[in-house]
Amino acid sequence: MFRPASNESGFFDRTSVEVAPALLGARFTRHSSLGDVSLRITEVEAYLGVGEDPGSHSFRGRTARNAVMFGPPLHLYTYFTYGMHVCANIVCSPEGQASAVLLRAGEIVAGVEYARSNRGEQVTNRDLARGPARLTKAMGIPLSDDGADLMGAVYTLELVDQVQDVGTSVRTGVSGPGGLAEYPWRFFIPDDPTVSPYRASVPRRRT
DNA sequence: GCTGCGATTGACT
DNA sequence: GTCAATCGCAGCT
Repeated sequence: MFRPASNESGFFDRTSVEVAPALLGARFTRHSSLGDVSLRITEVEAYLGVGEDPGSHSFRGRTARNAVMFGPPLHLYTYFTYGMHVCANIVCSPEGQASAVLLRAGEIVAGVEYARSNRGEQVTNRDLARGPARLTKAMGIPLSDDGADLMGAVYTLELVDQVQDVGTSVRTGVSGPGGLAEYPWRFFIPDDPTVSPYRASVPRRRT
């Protein structure tokens, strides 16, 4: 059952839309000095590359921020948003192409106490990593881990418990011209309580 | 150099 | 259901 992710088979050379559903059920672990934290992935979203996906950070080409997306697969891409939140992605596609899978939600299956110390003592197990920014906070993933190796000393990914029944829907929180919300690139485990509640993208009001 | 806004969350009505 | 917080990036002047 233990199957550490590697790219020997070229599995991660495929696009994020192909890889994303296969990551559901996988175990993603961060090894820290305070102990390991493991996540069972229950919800992801796929983002494609230059000129392919108007909702992707890489749509307009390579920049300092998204450089890691253009690098080799099986690396971590982190970014900072809304002035306060960190989100984490798994880079896919061969080097030079930019596609990534956003980790939207999961269930903390090891290191629950560590996760709770990051999120707050009142937070229920179900809510610890229910949402992309909650997930990174629970696991203690810092923005500075952008580009980290997912087969390395700090992060590991194990393709275990892969699910057969995959739910799909339009992506959350993505807005803009051209009907971005129509891309059905959100994948989740149906009826799993840790899947984040769907919120349609709402244009922000001015003050 | 300046400005608008985002792959969100938590607090509040 | 509504809304503020908060800051780096990208696009424009």
